[in-house]
Amino acid sequence: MATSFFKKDSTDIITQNLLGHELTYNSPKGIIGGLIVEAEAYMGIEDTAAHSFQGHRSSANEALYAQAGTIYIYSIYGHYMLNVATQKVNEPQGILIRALQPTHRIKIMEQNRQQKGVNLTNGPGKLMAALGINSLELNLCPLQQTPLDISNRRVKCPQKIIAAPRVNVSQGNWHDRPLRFYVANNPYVSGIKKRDCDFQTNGWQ
DNA sequence: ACATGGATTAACT
DNA sequence: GTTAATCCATGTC
Repeated sequence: MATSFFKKDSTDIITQNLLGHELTYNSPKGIIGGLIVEAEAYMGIEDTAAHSFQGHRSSANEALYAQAGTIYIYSIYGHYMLNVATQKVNEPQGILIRALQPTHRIKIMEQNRQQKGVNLTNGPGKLMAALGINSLELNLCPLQQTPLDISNRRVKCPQKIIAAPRVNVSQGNWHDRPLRFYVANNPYVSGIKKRDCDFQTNGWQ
């Protein structure tokens, strides 16, 4: 993806615009990936939920301070989380990619994760496991220099985008800001109820 | 964050 | 009444 996709807009707008783009990973087993159906914006030093809150900076979150399009991966409880920096150098904002609707070589992802159906990629740790990424190797790398890529344009357009508070952000002034965005009625959105899913359209136009 | 198992509630024939 | 969906508590790096 071209870095021009980022920077021109605020990170929350970029996050909404990212829904429907296709994330691909040129893995040793083949090209795998899917449509981005859920993501969260982290708005930088003002954002009480951001790793860069109040300018916090360490070797672990250095990627947030890098150029737009830089990959930021961190691990928690043995799971890996995929983020992308969205602004200019020293403007530490980013997007957490939370869920994919698989489109490429689904069987490979099923093997990587030992799961099937919506469970394959309906969470930030699950999608990384499905892709077979289980290290920090790509942290700090610009997207375009890695086997990971995001399509320049939307492959599909959401019928409707829902904005909601971020997952597991319960404290701080920003705890209830609507910075989690997802494709309404898409079955691969984390925590979505079956009764709210549209299995005909998956929420796309 | 995720997987699992058990309890509770909803849906269906 | 049976089956499915949802909710809740626990253990895990």
